[in-house]
Amino acid sequence: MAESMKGLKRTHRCTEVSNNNIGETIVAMGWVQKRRNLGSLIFIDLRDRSGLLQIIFDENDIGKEGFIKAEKLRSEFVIAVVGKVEKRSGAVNENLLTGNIEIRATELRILSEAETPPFPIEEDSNTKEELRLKYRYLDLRRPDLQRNLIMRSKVATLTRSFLSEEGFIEVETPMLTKSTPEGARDYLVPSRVHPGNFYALPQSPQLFKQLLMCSGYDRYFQIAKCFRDEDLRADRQPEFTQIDMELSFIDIDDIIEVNERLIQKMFKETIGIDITLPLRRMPYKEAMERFGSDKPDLRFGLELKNISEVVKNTEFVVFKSALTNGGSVRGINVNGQAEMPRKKIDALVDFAKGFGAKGLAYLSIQTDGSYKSSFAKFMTEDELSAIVSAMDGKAGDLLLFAADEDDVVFDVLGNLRLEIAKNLSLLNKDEFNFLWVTEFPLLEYSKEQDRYVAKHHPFTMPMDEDLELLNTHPEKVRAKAYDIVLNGTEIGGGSIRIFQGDVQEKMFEVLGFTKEEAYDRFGFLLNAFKYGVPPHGGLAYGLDRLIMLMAKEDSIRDVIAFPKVKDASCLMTDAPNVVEEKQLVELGIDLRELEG
RNA sequence: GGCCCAGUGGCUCAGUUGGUUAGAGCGCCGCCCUGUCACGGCGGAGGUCGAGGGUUCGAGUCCCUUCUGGGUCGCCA
Repeated sequence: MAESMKGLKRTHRCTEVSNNNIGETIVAMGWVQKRRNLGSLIFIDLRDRSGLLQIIFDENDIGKEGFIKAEKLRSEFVIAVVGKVEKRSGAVNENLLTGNIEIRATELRILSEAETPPFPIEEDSNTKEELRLKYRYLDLRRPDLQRNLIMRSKVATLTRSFLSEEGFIEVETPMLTKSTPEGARDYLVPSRVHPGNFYALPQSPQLFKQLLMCSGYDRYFQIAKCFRDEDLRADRQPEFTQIDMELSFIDIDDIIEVNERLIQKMFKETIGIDITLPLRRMPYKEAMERFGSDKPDLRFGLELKNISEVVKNTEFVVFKSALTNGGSVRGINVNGQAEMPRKKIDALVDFAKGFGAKGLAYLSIQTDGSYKSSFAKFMTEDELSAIVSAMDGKAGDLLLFAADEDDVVFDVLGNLRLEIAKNLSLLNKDEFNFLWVTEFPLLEYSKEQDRYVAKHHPFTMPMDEDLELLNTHPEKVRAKAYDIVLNGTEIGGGSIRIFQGDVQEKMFEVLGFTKEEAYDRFGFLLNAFKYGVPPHGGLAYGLDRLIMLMAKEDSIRDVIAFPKVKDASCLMTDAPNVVEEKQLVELGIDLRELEG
């Protein structure tokens, strides 16, 4: 039978009690983590979000009735304890913040009993995630998840205080808005008042924040929920949170400058990491050439090298055909891995094939200087040694090569580089390596749609020196767009926006939008731009990913209170679910097509 | 939509080439225990192996289908 807490007021959280309180009578409340019953002495570890505190029950202090009650305590019971803080007379527990003190209970109330939980409530759980997510409210009791959510709260609070000190204004933008089908799939919400019409949940506050610039708010930010109806990944949820900002009368350097200080403050004040400013910058092209990725992980080397020139006259058909088709041959030198067993190399070849490679050529340089290679027999000694020297190969190295179109070569080697780093344990989670990737291409060609699509979004400003190319070589135009990359994960991105009508029109033209189509989708923004628009630009962070890296977790699910699983459903609430016929009728929705 | 991995008591796992009554640790329940903190001791309950079908004298183990969860490719302006 649950008891009332009437007349009692919690005086401390568990780890707020310390040596300084010895001799005081305190009131603690929390969950029973652990009971150790020694017969006529019972120890309880009491848990709350702050940590653990040992309570000792002795019949001499609490009386017979109280002691009988203490014998009934089980895991996860919620209790209130009145008692005196004492220095432990037994051994000190070094693992506990409160390890040198304990509470000698004089009163116990069982506020709530509990069934035995379906999995242990403990740090470093290895319970399968399916079960944890079904009972997320229990999972969230675990100290590591509590730490993650508390860290998340701290980052959000720091962000708010920092940005408001910098003159940013927090504005909420609508959750029910207009579908603009360019990019990810929208989540749609049917309108009752307008049968057959739909709102979309925002993929980002992009257009609204630009409108706020038009309205003169100057510097805006929001910690904004965003929604994308695409398949999930370890670092992708259908609803996620951005730290979103937009600034007026600025250029790239201004945005980078204020954000670097924000990042520095976040890392210093939440996890005590010093970030040296300015952060490194690298143009997109260099990132691709050297690392095969637009979000390179710079914690390790394994850089790509282009050996197309070196092998341009080879008769080796794999290299030759890649080159005649306008592609390239590039390689990675895996230092000291010449002894990698054939099985592991084959696994890397399969891995590469998963990214579209037809194969992977390898050459290992034995300690005696001889070569073991998948392609040596197709080449002369001179060709081989030219390749080895181009790759800075020395005895003991393993050289891996991909030959194909540039896109494929970069994708294959970029991912291979990461895979090798993973296998060789080169990825240190205690290291935080930031990089701004700049000068992204403005457009990319979509074979599927047979047209150019915006790489970032259609309002991204071309680089001044490339403006002319928009007419002649749109694919060569670089954008005033930038990503902030941390340890190979894109944690944020943004751009300077187009604010001139003629440039915007040109952009729509290149994208293949007619003026009517452009106005149909983005008319409110284009109209707003007619009435005086400041130069502006912004940035948005993926808060979940950022916290994931700060917390050294492998999945954003571990930094989101109530995440969804792979098929975008929620194991705890069972959302999404079937709704009543009446609700559908009101919305004018007919599901008969789906049945049968 | 494709590919890969996993599913065995409440939890985490083991289970040999298919072979008798499916094991362990933790947890849980009961009894004992005054300084434990991975408390200890004794005793006990609890699973038919995700589901369905098939092969076989015999299936946790092999085959097919399916469900659930994870990873990934596509997708994610």
